[in-house]
Amino acid sequence: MPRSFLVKKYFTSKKPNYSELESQADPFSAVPERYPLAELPTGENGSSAAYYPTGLVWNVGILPALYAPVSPSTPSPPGPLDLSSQSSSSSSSSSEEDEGRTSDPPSPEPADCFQCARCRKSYSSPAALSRHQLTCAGADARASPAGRSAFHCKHCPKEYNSLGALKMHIRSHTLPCVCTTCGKAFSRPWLLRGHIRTHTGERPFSCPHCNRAFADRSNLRAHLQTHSEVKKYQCGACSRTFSRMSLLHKHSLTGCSSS
DNA sequence: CTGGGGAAGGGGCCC
DNA sequence: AGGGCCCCTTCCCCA
Repeated sequence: MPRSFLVKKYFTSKKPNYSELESQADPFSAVPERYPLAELPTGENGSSAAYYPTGLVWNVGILPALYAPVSPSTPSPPGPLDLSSQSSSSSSSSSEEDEGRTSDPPSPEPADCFQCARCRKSYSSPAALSRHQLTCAGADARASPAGRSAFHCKHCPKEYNSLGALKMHIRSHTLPCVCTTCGKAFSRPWLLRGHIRTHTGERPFSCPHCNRAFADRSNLRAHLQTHSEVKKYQCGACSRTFSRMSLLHKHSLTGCSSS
């Protein structure tokens, strides 16, 4: 029986187990297996109106077939899709709940004509393309003359193609943003701000359907799926749909008798 | 056991 | 270059 989402304890007694978090702070110890992203179809459907289409679900079972030919450099079909292309093209997520503040491209028509030679992503301006190319490893990894990333993290084995990307990553080691209330440290200021909401109880993101409020936009987005009759993530084996990919994942591992 | 919420991590893009 | 924000994803916990 689904838990009612109408009842909410806004100031629950539940406390974050930070000691536990600290214990799993090693960013390299747990690299969970990635699952096929329930991603929007690329291309024509960039409209934000398609965010919660009642008839549209993400049948991850067909994703390998859909995406496999795209990149010859991605041999394992169910492997992680290119998150960069995902983010740049995922205007899907722009939505009824985000108050128009998303970074959706203004037009569903792909007017971008500046294409990255490495990964084939398109951009609307040369500047945008240049910025992308700073970090793009692309299919052939031409970022450095040796064909490898040029900037290595001294704290871990990760490599980056730009100093900026490396600096960004290093913040995850140095954790310069510290909560003055509890002392927990974060890599980004906005992560800290989100954390501070756990202290203040601020919930700026409200569900238009049930008035439930969330401190995190992504959590609201996940919540909105619960209002949808047809969930976003579909099991390729039994066609059952789920509101979260993690639930689909769980279902695939344990619950689906068809797989 | 399952669905859902809370919290957090991290890469990418825009300004 | 750096900050801010976006999005996706994951893990944990609870009902």
